[in-house]
Amino acid sequence: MLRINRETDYATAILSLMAQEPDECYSAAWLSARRCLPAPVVSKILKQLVRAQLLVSHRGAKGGYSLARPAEEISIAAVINAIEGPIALTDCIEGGNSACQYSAHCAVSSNWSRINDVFQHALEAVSLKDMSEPLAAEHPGLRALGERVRSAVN
Amino acid sequence: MLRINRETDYATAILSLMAQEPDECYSAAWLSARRCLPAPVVSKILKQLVRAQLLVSHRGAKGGYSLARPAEEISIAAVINAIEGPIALTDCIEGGNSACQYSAHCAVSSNWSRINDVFQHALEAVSLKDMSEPLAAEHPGLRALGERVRSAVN
DNA sequence: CTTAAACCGTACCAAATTCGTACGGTTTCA
DNA sequence: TGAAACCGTACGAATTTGGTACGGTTTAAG
Ligand code: FES
Ligand code: FES
Repeated sequence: MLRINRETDYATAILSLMAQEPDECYSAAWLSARRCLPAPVVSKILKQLVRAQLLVSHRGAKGGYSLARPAEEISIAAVINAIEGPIALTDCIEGGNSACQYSAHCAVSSNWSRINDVFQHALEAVSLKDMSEPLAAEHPGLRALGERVRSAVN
Repeated sequence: MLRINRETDYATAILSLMAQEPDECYSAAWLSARRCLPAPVVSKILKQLVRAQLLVSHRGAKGGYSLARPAEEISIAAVINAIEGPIALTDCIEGGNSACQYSAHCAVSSNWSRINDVFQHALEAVSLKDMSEPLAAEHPGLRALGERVRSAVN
């Protein structure tokens, strides 16, 4: 299915909400209520984002979380990294130099690795700000996409 | 981690081997030995690929599997589809019109959906042939991907 | 016509991962 | 001093993944 995990999806949803008023300080409880997500889950996610330095936390009463940087400077790739670790389509990519036991018989890993790189760069190019802006439904760039891919190949 | 599952990786490895002599008929046992993969697993994968009409099977003694189409006409997207079902980065994308319960409060799902489409098209642009050629020169379908994701989202 | 090589299909199991919960602690403001 | 908020670890149920088992069917060769 090639999917990101659910917490990552939640994380982007929460962050995109925070991006609308970037200087506000949001409590976990408020975010949870606003997004209709279970409070403990929201807390857990927020803590992970703090550890990854995408958010800063303010302790004590009237505390909460706020963005560590402007929304334009937080990429979706960074969010994925924070929640689920480095982007690695295959086991062998993650292994790094400790090559997989089959690498001697495997012609494809370098090609997967390349696809992986492209995905990574693509996700780095999408910021939280892009993500939080509620799309213009008829977007001209998207319509021509199919053809552009096709013609790029031959 | 954003990963494809292991069987899909195996599948591409097996298929790329078959693509080198496309008209040959390969037995599951031979492929398993050649790739150093457990035989039952290879069988299981091959059967899934037959069901998805990427391979044809020949029963009986001297039977085996061969590519249903030229390697140029089998995309990596098709392989992923065969093994793990449709490409769907998030739950909500898979759900289709039966929208997720949070969709009313969720600003990001349409943006994920758009990224999903771009990935899908990109993977459709990479053929088994590309994949089986070790260290293919810059693949044009991939090169421009980053830009495309970017322009699809804003 | 018999045998063996090969595919077919279902069902099962163990291990890993995911998703979410629980709970006791710490910091800060009012 | 107390309430509001964050902090951290640890746990557990449910699902998914990766792989096995086994009995059946088809076909070529001898
Ligand atoms: S399976 Fe590890 S290198 Fe391809
Ligand atoms: S979480 Fe379902 S629409 Fe975003």
